[in-house]
Amino acid sequence: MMNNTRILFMGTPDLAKNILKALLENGYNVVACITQEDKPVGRKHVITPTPVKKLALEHNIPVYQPHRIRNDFEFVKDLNVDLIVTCAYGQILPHDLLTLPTIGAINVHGSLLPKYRGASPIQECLKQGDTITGVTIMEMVDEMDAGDIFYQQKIVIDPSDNYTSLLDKFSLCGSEALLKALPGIIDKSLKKISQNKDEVTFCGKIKKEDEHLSLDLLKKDFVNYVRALSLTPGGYLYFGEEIFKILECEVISDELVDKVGTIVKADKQGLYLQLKDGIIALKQVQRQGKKIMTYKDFLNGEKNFLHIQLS
RNA sequence: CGCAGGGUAGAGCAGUUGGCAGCUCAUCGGGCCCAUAACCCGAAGGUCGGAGGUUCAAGUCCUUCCCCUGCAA
Repeated sequence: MMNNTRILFMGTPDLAKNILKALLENGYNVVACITQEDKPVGRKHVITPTPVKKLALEHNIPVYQPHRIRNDFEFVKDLNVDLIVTCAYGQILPHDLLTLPTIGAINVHGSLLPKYRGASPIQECLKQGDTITGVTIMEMVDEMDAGDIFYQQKIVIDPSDNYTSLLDKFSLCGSEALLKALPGIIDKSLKKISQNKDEVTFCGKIKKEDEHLSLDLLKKDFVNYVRALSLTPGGYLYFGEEIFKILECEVISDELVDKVGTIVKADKQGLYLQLKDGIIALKQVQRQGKKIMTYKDFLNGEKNFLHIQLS
C-alpha cells in the first residue's frame, strides 16, 4: 500500500538528499523530484547539480527544476501525485500546488515547532544556546511553517555540537521521524495537532553581514554564535584588512584585563580573546587564504600575535 | 580565462641581491623532577607541488601544468 502512494519529493541540499535517500531505501514510490536549478559553484564556476538531483538521477527518478515554482508548477498535475514531501527546497510553494496531491503536502522542519519557524532553525537553536531541539513533520499551509503537526522527535544538542555536527544529527533524526510518521499520514490514521500560537518564534535567513562576529556580544553568546556558523560559512573578525575566521571557541573566565577585541594570551596554553564580559579561548581559527587550523598550529607559524587587535 | 593569497620535514611557517635547506610544534632517545602538556641534551625526518628552460650553480629567475584556501557569484 505504501508503495502505491505516488510521492513528489522537493528539496535541495545534502540534508534533503539524505531524507530522500531514506525514502528510497525504505521502498517508497518517489515518482519525481523538484529541486533548485543547477548553479555555477566554486572558484571555477562549474555548473553543479544539487545533491538531491544527483541522487534522483542515480535512481532514474525524473527531476524538475523550475526557475520559479510559484509560476511554473502546471507540470505537477500530470504526475498524479498523492503526497508532496519537502525538505529544505528553498522556495515558497504556491497555494494551488499544495492542493494538488490527493493526500496532502508535508514538510520536514528542523525545529520543534512552533519554535523557530523560518529559514535557519538549525543555526538558531545553537545561537540561543539551546540544549534540546528536534524535527517536526508537519502539514504545509500557505503561511510559512504554520501548518499542523503530525509528529515530532527530539534531538539532544551537545555542548560540542556546531552547525555541521548538528546537521548530521538532523539527517538521521529527520529520516527516522519521517519514516515513523509516513504510514500514519498516508492512511490518515495519524492525528495532527495545531501549533500553539503563543509560542511561535521566528528565525530569518543568515545573511552575509551576519557572519561578521560582533564584539558587543557577551562571551556566552559569542561562543554560541560561532557554533551556529561553524564550520560553514564560519564567523569571522577582522585582523587588519584580513578576514580571520573563528570556528571554535570556549568561555574561559570573567576577567577584564585589556580592551575588548584584544588577544590577551597567545602561547601553548591557549589563544585568548578579550570580550566585554570576560575572556574566551579560540580553539580553531582560519586565516584568510589558509586552511582551518588549531590555535597551536596557527601560533607555530604566527609569532607576535599577542596584544593584536581584532575588530 | 571573476578577484586575491598560497604549495618547503607529520603540522604550522621563514628562507635576503641565485651560493651547503632553517625555525616552532609534534615524533623518537636520554636527562632533571614527587610529578608534568614544564625544563635541559640529543636523534630521526625534505626529489622545496609536477614538467621543461636559463645558469658553473635554482626553493629562489623564465615558461607551462596540477592542487589548496579566502572573497565574489
